[in-house]
Amino acid sequence: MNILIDNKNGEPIYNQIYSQIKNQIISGELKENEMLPSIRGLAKDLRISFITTKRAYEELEKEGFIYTLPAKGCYVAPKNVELLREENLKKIENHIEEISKLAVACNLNKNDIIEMVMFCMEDQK
Amino acid sequence: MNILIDNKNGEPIYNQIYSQIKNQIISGELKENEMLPSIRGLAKDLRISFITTKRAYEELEKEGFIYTLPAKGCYVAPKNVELLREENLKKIENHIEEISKLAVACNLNKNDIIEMVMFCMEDQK
DNA sequence: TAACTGTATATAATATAAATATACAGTTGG
DNA sequence: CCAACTGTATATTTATATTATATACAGTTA
Repeated sequence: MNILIDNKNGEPIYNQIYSQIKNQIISGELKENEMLPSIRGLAKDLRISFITTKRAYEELEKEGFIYTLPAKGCYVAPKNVELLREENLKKIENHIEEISKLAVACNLNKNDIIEMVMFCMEDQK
Repeated sequence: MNILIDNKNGEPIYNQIYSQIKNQIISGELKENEMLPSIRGLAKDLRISFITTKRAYEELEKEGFIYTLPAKGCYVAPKNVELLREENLKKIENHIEEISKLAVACNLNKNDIIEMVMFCMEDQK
């Protein structure tokens, strides 16, 4: 497990831990059901309070990336692709909702928006 | 000029003032180049510090809704439609950018997104 | 039972946001 | 000119939210 903390960049420590672990899970570097370092062990390594590592793990659990067995440890959750997908779809819909409002405000119609999407997403197939 | 402050709803006072004036400008209730109440006069009416009204006016000026002549007063800005439009376009592009990232994450392609846009904006022409 | 897991609650330190007072400087009309 | 009005700039207070922490607790395991 490879976590680097940068105290200077202003990003909260718990968040640095959260996103680095998250990325390792998404990239597959951490496998499903693999045990994560204990919150205390990791905290000791990083020389921070274990409350901070706990907070990072809490976020990860809330987002569904890990699961916890009290008194045993924390593990990488099996990828719930469908869940992740639905969350993303919801986010996308919210963005479209916002775009919709903005479009009305500056008199753009559906086609204008679609053209913008085509243009902005040019690099994607 | 009609401004109502609700101390209970948690929204900052300066923001309540900001959005009420903004709405009156957008709706046309306040005409171009019309003089706004002085920050001190309004503050007195509302029984708050004029620093708070000043802050609201500052926001309005930053957004381009009003302009200020120091020692004279604050006035409703001529509607810069083009400016507003460009700001909105930028916001829309940012949303599309976000959508683009999400789309990659859940394996949606450009066409999927366009279909979603079509669907979500159904009610607009 | 010692040494490890995670949990829960309370607390301290810091940063940010919100509202303010006070002193300042330009404009205007009598 | 000057009194009474405009907006400006700086420093300060207050409240709230965020970040990080210590300490005491409870379950698991070899």
